[in-house]
This record gives sequence, C-alpha cells and structure tokens, in this order.
Amino acid sequence: MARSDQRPVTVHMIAEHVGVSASAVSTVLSDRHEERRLAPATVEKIRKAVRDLGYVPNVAARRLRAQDPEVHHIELGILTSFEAPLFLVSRVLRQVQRMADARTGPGRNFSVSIAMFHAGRLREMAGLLDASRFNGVVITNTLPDDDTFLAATTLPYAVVVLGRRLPNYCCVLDTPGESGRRAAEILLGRGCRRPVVLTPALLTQSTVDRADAFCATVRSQTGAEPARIVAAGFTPTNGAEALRTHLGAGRGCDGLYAVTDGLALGAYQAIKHAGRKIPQDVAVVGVGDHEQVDFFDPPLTCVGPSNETIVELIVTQLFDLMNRRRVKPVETFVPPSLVMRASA
Amino acid sequence: MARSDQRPVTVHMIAEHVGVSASAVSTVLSDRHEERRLAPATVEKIRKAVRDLGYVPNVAARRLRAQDPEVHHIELGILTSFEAPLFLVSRVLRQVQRMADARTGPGRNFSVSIAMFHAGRLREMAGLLDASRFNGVVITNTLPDDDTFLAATTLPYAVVVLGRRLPNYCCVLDTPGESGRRAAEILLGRGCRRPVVLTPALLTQSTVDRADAFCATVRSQTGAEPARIVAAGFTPTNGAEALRTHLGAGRGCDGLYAVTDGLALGAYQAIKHAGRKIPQDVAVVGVGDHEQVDFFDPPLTCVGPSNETIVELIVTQLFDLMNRRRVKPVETFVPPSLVMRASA
DNA sequence: AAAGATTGCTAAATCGTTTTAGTGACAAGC
DNA sequence: GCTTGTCACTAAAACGATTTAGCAATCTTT
Repeated sequence: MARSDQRPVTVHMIAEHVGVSASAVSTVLSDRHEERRLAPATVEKIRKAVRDLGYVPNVAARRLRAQDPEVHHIELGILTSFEAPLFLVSRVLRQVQRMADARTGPGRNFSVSIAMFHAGRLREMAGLLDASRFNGVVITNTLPDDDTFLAATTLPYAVVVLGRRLPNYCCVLDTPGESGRRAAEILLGRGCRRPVVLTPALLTQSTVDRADAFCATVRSQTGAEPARIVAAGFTPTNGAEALRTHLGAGRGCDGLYAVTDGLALGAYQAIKHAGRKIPQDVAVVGVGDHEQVDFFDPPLTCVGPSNETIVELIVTQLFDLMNRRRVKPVETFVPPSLVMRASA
Repeated sequence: MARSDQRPVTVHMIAEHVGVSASAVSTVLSDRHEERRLAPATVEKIRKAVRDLGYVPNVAARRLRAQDPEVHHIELGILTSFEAPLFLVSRVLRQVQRMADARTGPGRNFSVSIAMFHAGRLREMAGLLDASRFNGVVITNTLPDDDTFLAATTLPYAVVVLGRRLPNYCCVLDTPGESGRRAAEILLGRGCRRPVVLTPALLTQSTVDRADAFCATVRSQTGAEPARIVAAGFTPTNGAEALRTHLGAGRGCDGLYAVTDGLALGAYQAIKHAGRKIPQDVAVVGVGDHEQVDFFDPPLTCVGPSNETIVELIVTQLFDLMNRRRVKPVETFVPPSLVMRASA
C-alpha cells in the first residue's frame, strides 16, 4: 500500500524513480527478468523501488491487458447487506454459478461473486452507478433507504431484485400479503387465542409485509390486534431475548409467527426455558429462510417464499435480461409454499 | 450476450457496423446523446446495433477508464468453495470490511467480495494466477487438490490461508492435533466407553487432523480404536443419515465427536429419534464452526478454532502483507478454545 | 578486422472504454 | 459578404499494465 495521501504508484512512477523504462519494471514485477536478461543490479534497484514506493498493482488495468480478446468475460454479482443471513444468498449464488457453468465455453467466461454493502448504504458501493463492476446483479436484503436509492436511479445493466418490489426493476418475491395471512390462518386454525408476531426492529419490505398481513388477518378473524414483539436484530440471540422479556412480563402467547427464522430459533430457546412445549403450549410458524429448519427441534413449520422457485426464477430472469430476451421489467410473484413440520 | 462463438462485441465494432465513430456509440451507451446532440436517427441506429450485435461492455476497460487516478482502488477477496458452510467466511468478510473501512479515505478505496470455486478446482478460477483480480485474498475451504495446486505456485500478491498449512504461505489455523485430542479427553473424561468420530467423506486438512488426533488419543488412553462414521457430505442431512445407519446397526455409541458442526446437528436428530438423550446417553462434542451452536438443543459443547482470534489474526496478516510490513510467510497456530455447553 | 552472438535495455502497440477538444456544414443576423 | 451560432459528429488522448520487436553496445569467433 502506498504511503498515505499520495497518488497511487504506477509502473511508470517506479520506472522514473529508478531511471529505467516501464517495460523493465513490468518485467521484474512479473518475474521475467531472467529470460529477458535484465542485469541483476537493475533488478535489485527496481525491487527496492517497488518496496519503497509501496506499489500496488491496478487490477483493472491488469485485467484489461491480460484478457484474451477472443473470449467474453462476464461479471455477475450478488449484492447483499452485511447484516443479513447468507442462506438464500448462497442458494442464489449456487444457482447462478450452475447456469453460468452451463454457458461457459471456449469463448465465454463468467465470474460470480458476492459483494456486500452496509444495510442502508447500497449507494456507496463503488462501480454500481458507472457500471464498471458488474454485467449483471441480483440485489437483495435492501433496507428502505436502499430501495429509495434504487428507485431513483436506473442501473444501466441487468438487475434483478430479490424479495422486494421496486418500480422499473425486475423483481421476484413471494406474493404480497400471502405469507402473513397464511401464517395467521395456521395459528388460528389450531385454536390459538393469543397469537403473537415477532419482528426485528429494522423492517425490510418483506418483513413489514408479513407482519402487517398477519396482523390484518388476525384482526379480521378475531377482532383483536395480535401482540407485536420487536427484537433488536435478526439473530437468534435477539429473538431469544425479545421473547424472554415478553414471556417474563407475563404476557401470554400460544402461537408465534416469526418473520425470519433466525428469530424463531431464538424464540424456541426462550419458550423451552420457560418450561413451555412446542407446539402444545406455543405453536411456532417461520418463513423458511434458514438452511436448517428441518433440524430445529421440533422442525419448524414454515410458510414463506418457495426458495427453489424463487432462485430459479431470479436467475433465469437475470440471464434473460443479459441476453436481451427480456427488456421490460416485470414483477413476479411466487405464491408462498407451506411446509408443515412439527412446530405448528 | 453476444451470439455464440464470436469475438466479443466492442464499441468499435458497433461503430463500424453503424458507420459512426466509437465516440458516438459510447455517447449513446451512457445516455449522453441529448447533451451531446446526436441526431435522433443516429441514436436509433446505434441502439439497434447494440441490441442486434448483443453488446456486453467490458467491465475491466470501463473500470480502468472510470477510476479516479487520484485514488487507490484495492480489491480484496475471500475465496471459498461452493460446498463449504459460509459461517466462518462471513465472519472473515465482516472483519476484512471493518479493517478496510477503517483505512478508507479520500485517497483509498476498498472492494471486498466473496468468490467461490468448485471444491478441488481452485486452479480454474480466472485471474488468480495472473493477479488480475485481487490485490489480496484469504483462501479457505480448500481440498487436497487445491492445496497441491497452491503449493506448486506462488501467487504474486497478498495471500493468507485459513485453516490449513501450506508451505510458503501465511497460514492461520488451530494448533494441529489439539482439537481432536481435547475432544477425546472431554468424552473419555465423562466416562464414555464407546467414543465415535463422525467425519464427512471428503476430508480437508483440518477435518483429517481432527479425526486422526481424536483416534490417536482414544487409542493411547483406552487401547481401542474408536469407530469412524463417514457421512456422505457436510450437511446435517448427511450427518443424520450416517448416524441413523450406525445406531440402527446396533453399533453402540455413548460419545460423539463431529469434526464439523453441521454433522453434529444432524446427529442430534438421529440420536433423539433413537430415543437417546444428549448428553446422558450420548455426549456430543463439536468444533464451533456453526453460527448457532448456542441454539442447538442442547447447546453444543465445542472445542475448536477460536474464531474470533483466527479471524482477527488472518485479517491483520492480510493487511500486513499488503503493506509489506510482513514479507516472509509465517504459520500461526491458534490453540483451540473450549466452550463447555450442555452437550458434553 | 569483419561478422555474428550476446547482453541489457527501450519504444511503441495493445487491451476497450470514455471524454475533451475540435471540426466541418449549414443557417441566421447584420 | 462576413461574422456568429447551432448542429452533428470525429480524432485523439487517457486510464495502467504487458509484450513484442528492435536497437545499441559489448564480447566472441574466424
């Protein structure tokens, strides 16, 4: 890394510093000085300058130069926030890679990577606006601030948004209102009298939609507003703490809807610690955004996005956009799938 | 995407096709044709050609051009296999980002991303050898084939290897032999008579080390070789199946060491289904590579890499290498940490 | 002493894109 | 008829690296 506050050091600067040509420097940098017969003394001088000046190569320049002009290099990215769980993201990644692998040949080459932004600060991600980083991206786990930013810009490349609705973007998400409604129906259907919804403090489009639909359904069927428990974050620890507080305060709960499975996992612990049984004393419904709901104890009943379908749709749309087989943005709603397991 | 088997379409090719200059094409591509007053008819012709030829911009070229020459752009990557769990990777990522954020200023800019390779096929990752993708990387979750590949090459940039030993690389890992030994001691210390080790079929350096040390310790303390259960993969499903088979065959087990926590989670289910209690009937020890071991039921006792320490060390070393504050590769061993929870 | 080989280096082209400065052609105004 | 202005576009440089071809100078060989 260069000494601070300086212009980045380039091969030319090193060359000038040593008093040789840029070619000589490049030769040394790529360890070709033997075959190209640079004098050992020169090599040493260059090496020293490289160290002293703190040279860091410019990867964009290297890449441009190194690319075989006969082959396409296509960069795909999955953009998610640091704070969000990686389960769905890694499924998307695997699917993107699968489709990329199928299309990779002698003339075409894909790189797929995950890039993360601080929740609410997507706008700060370098290379997003000037299209200098990706040929196509899947964006997910945005907060309202990010959504506002996206809505106000048109990114000039293939973009598919996962799990939220944004005007002028291709979006794939579970049908609004459905998940929450069906979760409420499941709990009420089992005879729950005191249904509760557990949400994180920072709400995304999907979590707010689930919570609202749940509450609306409970209200319309029972006339009473369900309790809302707000956890500090998305993690099991947050969920456990929130539920512990709720139960500790003696406020009842015989049916719990967690808008993200991490919270449900935490809730499990708090419920069991309180000496209650799942599902007999408290039935729990999650959404299926955790990799291991089958291994929760008891396995978590989920009603939420059908991940397989969503991932497939999203990746297909991404490739269609890049192929220009699709040009107009579409919203695709995937009806939530219900997997009855043992928790409700 | 271009029609297959063709040279990639460039701005120049479009220009030639339409009969205008590259500048005109670029102007249209960046939607500046209004302010730069291109004739609407020309714009249309260019747009059509862009579509017809299937233009895909070259991001390397764009990036090179778009970069502000006053600022450093540093690319950091975390390289992991598709198959491996993302827990530790995401912790590394967050730590890298934290250090990067702390060093970001007007003259310096970091991009951090996760790139994945197919296990055993790291060598195929584009831009690794020619250093045209990253200024520095953390590599983890490699298989023996990948290790061989790495040992045979010197990557000309900052590389830190996580969780395995490789000659000529900076490596950070838990002290070889320790985890497995201590796991054995814990189980034997509780009086287990039939300790068992659960491993995936494809062994990485760390998993093989853990399993071997465990077996060696059991052998030396009891004279008998512990059973080895081999699961098809890393997942809870694999673990559950393997253990179900083992227990079903009537082969005993009163203490289980899982060399990766995903397997332990699966084992939990099989053990409970068999009507046994954890830890009374079967004590379980894991390694702490799962995010939510605290929320396993019962919480999983772990002896393994101290993630916090490892992540901190690895990221510090990465930045030291880039700063050239360190030049010689070092191996850093982190003694495993023991977290006693309820499973053993 | 001339021819050829070796040594040690450089100039210039190239990768694909964007931007800046500029250039004709034509119209309008005096 | 000359200036001024607008329109529609182009040439060329630049981003930072690598590589190819080539050029002097020195050393060997005959």
